[in-house]
Amino acid sequence: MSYPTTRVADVVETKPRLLLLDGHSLAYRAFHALPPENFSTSTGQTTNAVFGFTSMLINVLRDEKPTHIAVAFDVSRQSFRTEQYADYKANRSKSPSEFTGQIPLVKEILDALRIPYVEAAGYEADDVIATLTAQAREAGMEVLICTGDRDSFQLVREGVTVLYFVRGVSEMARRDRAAVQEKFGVPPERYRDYAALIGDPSDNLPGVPGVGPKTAAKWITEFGSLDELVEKCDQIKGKAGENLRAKLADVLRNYELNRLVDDVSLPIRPDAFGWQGWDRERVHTVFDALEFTVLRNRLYEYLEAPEPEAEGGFDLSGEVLGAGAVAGWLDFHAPAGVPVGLALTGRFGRGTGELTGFAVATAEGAAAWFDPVALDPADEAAVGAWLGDPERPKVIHDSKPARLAFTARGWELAGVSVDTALSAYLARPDQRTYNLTDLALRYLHRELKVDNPVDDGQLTFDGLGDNTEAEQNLMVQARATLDLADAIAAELAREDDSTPQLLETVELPLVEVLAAMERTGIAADTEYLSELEAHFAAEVKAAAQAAYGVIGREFNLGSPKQLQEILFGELDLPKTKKIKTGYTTDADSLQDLFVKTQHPVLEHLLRHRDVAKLKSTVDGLLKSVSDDGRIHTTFFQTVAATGRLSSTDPNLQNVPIRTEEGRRIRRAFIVGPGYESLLTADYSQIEMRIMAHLSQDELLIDAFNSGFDFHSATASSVFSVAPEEVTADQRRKIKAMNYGLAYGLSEFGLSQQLGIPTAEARQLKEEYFERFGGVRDYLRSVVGQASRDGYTATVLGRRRYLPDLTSDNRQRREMAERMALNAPIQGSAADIIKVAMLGIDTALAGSDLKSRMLLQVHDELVFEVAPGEREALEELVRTQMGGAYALAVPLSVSVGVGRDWHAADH
DNA sequence: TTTACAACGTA
DNA sequence: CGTACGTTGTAAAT
Repeated sequence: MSYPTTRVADVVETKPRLLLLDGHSLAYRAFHALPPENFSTSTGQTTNAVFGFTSMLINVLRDEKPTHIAVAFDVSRQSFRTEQYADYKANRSKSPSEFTGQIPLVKEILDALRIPYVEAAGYEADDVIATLTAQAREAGMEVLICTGDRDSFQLVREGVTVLYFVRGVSEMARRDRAAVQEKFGVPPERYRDYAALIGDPSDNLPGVPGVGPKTAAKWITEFGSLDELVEKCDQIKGKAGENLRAKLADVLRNYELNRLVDDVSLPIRPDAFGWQGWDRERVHTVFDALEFTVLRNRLYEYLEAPEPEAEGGFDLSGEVLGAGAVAGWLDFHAPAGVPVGLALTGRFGRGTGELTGFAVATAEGAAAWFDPVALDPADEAAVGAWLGDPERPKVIHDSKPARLAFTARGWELAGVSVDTALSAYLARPDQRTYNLTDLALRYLHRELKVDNPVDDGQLTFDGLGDNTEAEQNLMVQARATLDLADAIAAELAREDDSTPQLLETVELPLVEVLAAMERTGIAADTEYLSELEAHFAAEVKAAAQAAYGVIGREFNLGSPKQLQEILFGELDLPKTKKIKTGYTTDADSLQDLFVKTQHPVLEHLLRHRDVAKLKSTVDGLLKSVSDDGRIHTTFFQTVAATGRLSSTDPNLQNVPIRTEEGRRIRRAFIVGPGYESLLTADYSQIEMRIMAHLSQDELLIDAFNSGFDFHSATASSVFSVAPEEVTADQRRKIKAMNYGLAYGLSEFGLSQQLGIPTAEARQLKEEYFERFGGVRDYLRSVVGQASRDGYTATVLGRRRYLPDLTSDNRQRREMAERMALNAPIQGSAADIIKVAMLGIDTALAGSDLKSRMLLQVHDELVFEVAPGEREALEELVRTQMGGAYALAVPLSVSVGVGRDWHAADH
């Protein structure tokens, strides 16, 4: 199942690896790199320095895998250096108490991790490290020094490497001998010479004026050492030479002070630093007290060996079952209460599926493969009975395609106890894919050979026919799925119970609801679509001809590159916003350009864009109509990091609605034969209602209860006028504000959107927050909480992990902050409509109604109404949607009915 | 043939 | 310098 590999560690001798950290320097760096307001516990303790230090420590442990480890601290500011030179570090302001107060916490962390720390009165941490380094080398150890202090570079040599934090807390540079030479132009043993010339402003050690890194390195290289340079300083010409001679005393003092003492008397020797791993109990206690959820999880990840074992490791006794053998196997190996892993090959999509291979595996190690199309009647019945029995648990990776395929051949599926794709998604919703192969590697540390992926959501084929290797692979997949279920459950068990709850009561039951919607599909008027296609095609042609007419020749209107050449080259129009490939030609910019220049080609370009987009949308829909005259989209449940669904092939969640021309496309979605109409039901302002709920802002809650239009009601508060007297412009501005809040909209963005100066946007925001202070407080607290815990949570406890909240990279951090603002709101809305869908499904099943749910578009549901059921359906839908979750404000639902989707919209 | 990007549709 | 998606077409990379 896997390729034999030789691990490096087996070949290379395992020299002890000592990691030495400069506790002060790293914590101090973290203190300045991380914003303190995002790092305080609920009791008010600031934790940014401890957090950053711990984060660095975990990363280094993960990456370097030391066998020995210790941390050095300064005892106080007093050292032999301050005695020799009273101004040493005199420029440093006293460390703020927010920082010094965190040092004991750092030590608590170290205690919990069973990492010793060392300090020596009268010496700095650097000296301690130098001493330990010397001793460790004698003992034959490899040494890694982790610090933010440059003086350590003098310690670098064969077997001694400095890991230097370049910026912030996540970027680390590895400086071995070659790297020091490369970076500074001198070898490490001459680093002191070099540093003495330059001086160190942070230690208040002035260097030679006019001598920077380049000159210093040049001199040292030329003369070989500082001694030689001093001796021959008369040979140096020019201003620099003069300065050197004038500052000789300073340079020699610097050289003396920057020497790290490597014979400090210490109570402990490096061989005592062998690391045995941490104290579980204490880690929990300390990390809990500091509210370091995310760091604890990272620690556990590290403990659980992130490297794959590169060994198949699935002990299976698998058999290929022929006709007549399946029933017996299932009876024996898969009785009630025994979970069985299940893996399939086949083709899935467009609301149906076709099986080509079927494998099952048990935890005991038994596995079987059979051909689902070559079963005898007894086996056929036995498989059907097993699949349909809720008492016989099945574990499947990505169960929706399975459901589609089973239904297509007359089997029901019940008793899915785990869908590992859903479990993995809820555990970490930001993953790019949830391939079984990837997950097996991540959770089981095992390589899975899958040449027939069943889980990428695309149409997949088993191209291997009855190749036995494919059969073997499928059995291994079935077993891996079973093991994966346990591994993910173990990870989830470290959190509270909300994720298992969400899985069991929402995501897992939703699978069949979505499968049913996909199977049903929505009827399409293909004749009408064809007419539309022809219409848009003509419009595209007309717009293109008009544009060619203005420019004087033909060109590719669909090519942003050619467009740029024409607009900004030939026509020399004003430049727009820069993008990677030059200047943008997006619709906003073309519109701006048109306002500025009135150039006639721009109108034709915009028109062309519009209709070309609409044409391609219609084309796509036409291509996706199935033989039954209906369009069967595929809903993905594990794609959107916030918890929303996504829709593909075709995407029915982005059918145009904003323009009249676009809306015509919605007329193509029609009620099918045997039904009387389409009904749409959508939540009004659900995101702002969630905002009101989460923030508990009383004025916002009042706005929803006032009975007035929501945006007018909020505008009336902000502008202190009666709701009826809110002007259209006031309402427009507050509406933009209301929507923007949930996205982390900046003042710039707001000004851009409203076409007002940034200052005015800022004022608008201030006035808004003055009234809705609860909203402001809530938004602030969300980011703070998420930074500390590492994740946001929705009303149902759906988590989204955002490690970038502590990134040193501003752009990444701010992006993560906006995600943190949005995720609870968008995600709670997703929770609520999912609950509503389940409620509707159950209620419909429990009634004698024949109407059915067809589509979900984030805050809207589309139904096909059976004859005579309009009222009953509306009542049912309103009840279920309105009652899906009790917010601090009512959930308002609006309903429309019509022969097509456009007519049903309201 | 695959990949990256720009652009644009929805909530 | 607004979150979350999927699809299209072009152009470059393979």
